[in-house]
Amino acid sequence: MRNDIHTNGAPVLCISCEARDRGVCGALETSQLVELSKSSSRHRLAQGSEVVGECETIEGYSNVLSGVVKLTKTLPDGRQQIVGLQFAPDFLGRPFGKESDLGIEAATEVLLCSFPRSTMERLLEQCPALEKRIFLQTLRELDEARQWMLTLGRKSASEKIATFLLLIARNADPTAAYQHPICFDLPLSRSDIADYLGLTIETVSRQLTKLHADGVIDVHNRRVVISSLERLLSVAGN
Amino acid sequence: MRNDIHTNGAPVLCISCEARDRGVCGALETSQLVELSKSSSRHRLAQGSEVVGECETIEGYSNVLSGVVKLTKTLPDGRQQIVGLQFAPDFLGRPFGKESDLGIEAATEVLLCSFPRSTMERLLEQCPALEKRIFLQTLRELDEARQWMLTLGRKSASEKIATFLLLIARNADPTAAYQHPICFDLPLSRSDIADYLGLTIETVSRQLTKLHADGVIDVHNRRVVISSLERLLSVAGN
DNA sequence: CGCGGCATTGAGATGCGTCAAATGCGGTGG
DNA sequence: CCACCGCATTTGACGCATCTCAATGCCGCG
Repeated sequence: MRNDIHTNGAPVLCISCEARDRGVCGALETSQLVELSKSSSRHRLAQGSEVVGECETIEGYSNVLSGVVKLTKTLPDGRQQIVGLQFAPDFLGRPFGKESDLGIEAATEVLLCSFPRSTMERLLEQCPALEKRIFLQTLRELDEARQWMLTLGRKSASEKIATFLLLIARNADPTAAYQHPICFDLPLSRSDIADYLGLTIETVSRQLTKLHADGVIDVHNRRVVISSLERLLSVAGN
Repeated sequence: MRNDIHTNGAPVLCISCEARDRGVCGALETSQLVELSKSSSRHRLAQGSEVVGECETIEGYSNVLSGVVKLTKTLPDGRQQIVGLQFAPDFLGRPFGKESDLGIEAATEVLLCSFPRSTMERLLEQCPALEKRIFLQTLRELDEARQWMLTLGRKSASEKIATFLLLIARNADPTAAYQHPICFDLPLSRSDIADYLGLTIETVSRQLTKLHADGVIDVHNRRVVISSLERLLSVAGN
């Protein structure tokens, strides 16, 4: 492992890694980072591939380096709901064992940095700051889940779509947030969007064309251009 | 503060407190429990009273000793969604500052055991086991939120009602779970139930009478008797 | 060129919301 | 004790948003 004076000896792969400052790895000392990186490995997942099946024990922990991961719940008859989206540099994997009944799947092509369970757990014991980082992410996920419950339970289809577009716009490229008009690619298929919003694909499609007809957005396949952010905000209803 | 040899010197008020073994106080040493109890105070809240307004900084932390607390989200136009229910001995209050945009309200009469923010934060630093307890509760709340997202997004009105009744039945009196027929009082008004399920009060009422007509439950005001647990489970759809 | 997957569009059905009225129940005061 | 009131709940009639089912369009790939 190369030790570069300018990066305080951080592993090369970690030097430019987003997870190192904004993600959980930011909580680690350089020496701990070196240790973790020794047993970490990068994986590229194809769109649609399953990270871990429902109810299975997760084989390890990961950072999302790029792409979007969806967390799903499914009823016995097949109806599905996406209960969370993870973007880079989110942390994936549940501490203290006992994975909940979740499907974890790549919504786009995804790049992961994974660690074995044992290494992570050893570090967790050594390093309270790491546990706190993960705790903070969990609190954020709880906030997001509850915010989405409001959307699922109380918003109309058009409000849901607008809310979703704004969510993606914010995550797609925060630096581009002040470009006008804002444009980005949807990381989800119509079917995934429907599963996220508790709608059908037909309703999703119709609402998108309606927003287009009203001059609020442009849509072509997955490409979205927000023509009027102001009006999109007002449709979203908050 | 009385020190009783049979309880290892735990404060009298804590001796029979549910939060001491099942709640977060279970993580504390006796000496810490004594310290915490010195600055703790019990409050009785009337039904409908607000614990802390949306966006306000919570003035402290609490354990729910009895009753049900609802966590709510509200849209600018007044539409409301209940995003969580807290039963005894759940912990109330968000560590690490920055309360999320939540309304916290007593759904029934509620008994709280509250601590000032400063005491709690000092203990949190001293006692990693306490932080871990709260972390574990947060993980549980996240699971519950996501489970409820599936209910909100993908279940029909009758499935929602059945799911809700089973949820309350499990929380009302776990020891009574094997009595047949199971009976309990709903801790929520029709309006609260509607806000929890993302429905209107009329739909809630109609679905309850339909379940009654189908011989699955008996309802009179808030009293519920589950005549056929098996059928209720099958209506809930999971 | 033709096939398969994804998305759009249309027509019809329906579950749930809306609005309005009736019912029941507890509390208060005469 | 009873009459009255206010509030929560139930019930009914109707409309509409969304779902369902089906057809069509679009595009990449063999």
